[in-house]
Amino acid sequence: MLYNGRPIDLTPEEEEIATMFAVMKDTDYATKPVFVKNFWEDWKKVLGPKHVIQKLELCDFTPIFDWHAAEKEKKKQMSAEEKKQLKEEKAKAEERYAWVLIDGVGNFRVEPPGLFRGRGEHPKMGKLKRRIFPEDIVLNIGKEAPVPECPLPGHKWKEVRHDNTVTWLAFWNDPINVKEFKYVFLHQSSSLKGKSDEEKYDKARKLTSKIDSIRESYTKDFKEKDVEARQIAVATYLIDRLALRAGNEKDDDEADTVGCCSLKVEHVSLSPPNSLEFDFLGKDSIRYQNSVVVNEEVYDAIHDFKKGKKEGVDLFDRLDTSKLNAHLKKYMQGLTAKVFRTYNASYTLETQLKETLGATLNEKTAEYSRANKEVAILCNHQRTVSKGHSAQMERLEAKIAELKTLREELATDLGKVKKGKPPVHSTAKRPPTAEQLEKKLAQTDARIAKMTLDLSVKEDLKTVALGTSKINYMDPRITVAWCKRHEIPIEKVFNKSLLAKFAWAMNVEPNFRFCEADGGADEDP
DNA sequence: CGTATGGACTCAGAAACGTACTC
DNA sequence: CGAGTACGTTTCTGAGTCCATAC
Repeated sequence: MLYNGRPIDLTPEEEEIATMFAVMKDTDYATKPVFVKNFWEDWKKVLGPKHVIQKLELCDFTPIFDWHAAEKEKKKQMSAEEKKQLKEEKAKAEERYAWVLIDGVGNFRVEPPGLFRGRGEHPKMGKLKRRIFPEDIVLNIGKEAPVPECPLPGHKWKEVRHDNTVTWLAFWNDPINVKEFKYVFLHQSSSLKGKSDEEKYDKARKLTSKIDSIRESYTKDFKEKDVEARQIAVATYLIDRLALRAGNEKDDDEADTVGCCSLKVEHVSLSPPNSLEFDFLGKDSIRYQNSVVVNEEVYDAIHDFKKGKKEGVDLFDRLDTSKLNAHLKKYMQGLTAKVFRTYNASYTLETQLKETLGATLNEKTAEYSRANKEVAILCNHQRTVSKGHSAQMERLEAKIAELKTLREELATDLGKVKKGKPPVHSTAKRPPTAEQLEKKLAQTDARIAKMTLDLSVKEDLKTVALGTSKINYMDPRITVAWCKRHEIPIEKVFNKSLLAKFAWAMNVEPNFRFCEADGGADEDP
């Protein structure tokens, strides 16, 4: 790289960190002052006080950036076979780390060093995430099991534990937040993971038989004189009807985001006569923006909770997640705020999914996506619009316009031919018959219809992420049963990973109903 | 009892990667 | 048939939830 216009030599360690920064030149992070400041502070520590480099502004990282771009290009230019071989070699070398006795391991690689990339306006963005060594790693293995050999010669594990009350296989302290841990867990397809997944959905399903009385109960409490009880009632309402998250307290060194209990007064505004306008940053700094017509008592309660409070003050000042969850436990064993999200997501999927007998396979899978979309909207699962979205839309529109012109030409020609006149638009030596033209016309109509539908679906889903709800919120048994009833191959809706993750749900009866809480619902709390 | 902290797990979107489709 | 692209899948790791325990 260049410093003050002149080439400069760095030690490998210094250069490694410079490279982390250099490659981010064209990203959003590079333009954020906090990111640049945090990076510079950490890099400076490595450079030391007497280093030639004293000012970040005088650094020119372009040579490193160009080198990296060239490396990337080289990799891209490799033939398919070379790539495949490289991948196989890597997989072979790693295979011994990817399994434990009973199942596969999810994340068996340690996180490599890099610059921390928080979501949203994270105060720690740009900080150096240091390299992890065996000395950082705590292993959890059977008492009699041989201790895995440390792969780095001359190093040793931090600790070896034998704790069979937890599922983690190893952990290390997160270098950015040393009080937090990074765990190595079993793979999603593991039967252990499947078991707890099934329990999660069973618990949510159990809500079916309780939900009416819970709603009745909190509705009654909207009028409570006791402020805490009233806040609990309104918060439960929001969590239930809007699928809000619980909203734990957050530290100042984290991104400023909220959930239900941590909503500030400015996040909800009143819009007469009875609408609430929500606007806040939730998990991952995803914006939640919604206008909801609520019942009068909720409207009045929010009005009261806001009264006399300045910006930045908690809307639910008498509440936190533990109080709320403690209250929910009175309704049902194990009931917490997040159970409502699972319940309402699964409920929505089941009620949205129409019994589309007689439809084509494509129509059926489209119906599934439509229901999936409703769930994603409920849970506010968003994605950023892809870079080329508008260009892609324009291309599709142009294509449709082209087909429409063709359609008109075919229609005129058909008219001519039917009257025994020569076609105007056909350039073929032998003029097409009326029959041929009719067939082509029908084909063109079908293509126009399909493309128009594709276009609207694409536009519709440009900011909606369907995957998260499918993986985490919708009881897979609803999907499996629906597919069985409609003779849809399950592979049409679940990919390989989901098939493995939901193995426990595959032999459900076709008449399974999430909302008919027969299975286990009557257990006493 | 309430509150703070530690700990372990689920949930989250972006980026990287692979593949099928289109022209 | 080859290149370019669009789209689905996998990987990555950050960001939540919630429980247990200590004071």
